Amino acid sequence: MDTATYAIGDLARQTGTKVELIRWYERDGTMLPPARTEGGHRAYTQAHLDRLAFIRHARELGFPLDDVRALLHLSDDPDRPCDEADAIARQHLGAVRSRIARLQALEAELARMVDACGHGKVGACRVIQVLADHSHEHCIHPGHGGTGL
Amino acid sequence: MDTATYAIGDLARQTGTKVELIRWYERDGTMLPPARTEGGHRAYTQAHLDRLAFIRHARELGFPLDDVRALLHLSDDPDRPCDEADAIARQHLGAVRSRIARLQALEAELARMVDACGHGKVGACRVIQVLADHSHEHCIHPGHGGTGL
DNA sequence: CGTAAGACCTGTAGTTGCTGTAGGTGCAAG
DNA sequence: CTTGCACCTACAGCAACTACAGGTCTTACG
Repeated sequence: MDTATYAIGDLARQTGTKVELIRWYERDGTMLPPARTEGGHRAYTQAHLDRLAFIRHARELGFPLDDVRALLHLSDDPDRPCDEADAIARQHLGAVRSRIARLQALEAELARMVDACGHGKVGACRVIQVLADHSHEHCIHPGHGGTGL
Repeated sequence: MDTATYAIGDLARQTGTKVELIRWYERDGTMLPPARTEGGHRAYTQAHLDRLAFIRHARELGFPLDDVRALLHLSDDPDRPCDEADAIARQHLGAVRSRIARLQALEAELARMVDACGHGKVGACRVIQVLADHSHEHCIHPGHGGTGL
């Protein structure tokens, strides 16, 4: 039988999530509210555990919670075509790839900066100079800041 | 003569920063409070403009504000050895490199997920299955979440 | 010189995804 | 039956902004 229930701490242990985070997901609508014991403690089922595992895995993969909720909603209805899930994943892949590209440009700039440091005084330090350099001739232009992740 | 002063909007335009962000940096202690006009408007000098450019550049490079403040503090004293600045930059470079590595692992996982999607029903969708997969056999373990950037 | 647009002011609340606290109650093992 | 941990609610705070609301100052035009 799997009518067993889990306390919030069990879910936390099994998914590597903090207890407060699980409660926060519930307030947030990402986790469904479980039944309660007489004393008011949350009593989760296997379905809750699965849902939380799904959420945490998607979050580890960098999906924003909005996307996670959309994916959860899709997965609740197994007969729907999965194009939407695919689209979300594809879009996320695109965001990850552009993030990598920008970080690599940044890595090059930082590496150049660190290489050029002559370990003398701050007044002659390339690290400080590059940061102070207003002209940005050598600089990447990372767009407007951050699409996800 | 460069006794000219700048209004907050001038700084915003010249550095591509939003006006509220400049005020926020001031409340925050990252920007120094400028003189005021009789009517109470902020009157910035060239030094303020330079400082803001420094801040924005460092932020674009992904340095957390704490690091930016440390770097600003160092750059205020040009006779100090620049090892500290170098250390901050090096540490940041390390963080960027580990971030890239993790994103590349993630990219591979996402690409695999998307490739495996058969465009059928959600019930058979690899995207959903991989996310629901609790076992994480194939999964990266990104440590505890995110050092900077 | 008057007025109206628009830039500026302060203060506060919201964003995302959590984390941590205070102050109290339930539950289970010894 | 007690002790101590797990649990409860509610709220405050983190980074680093962004976005109001509701008012005041400056400036340019007529």
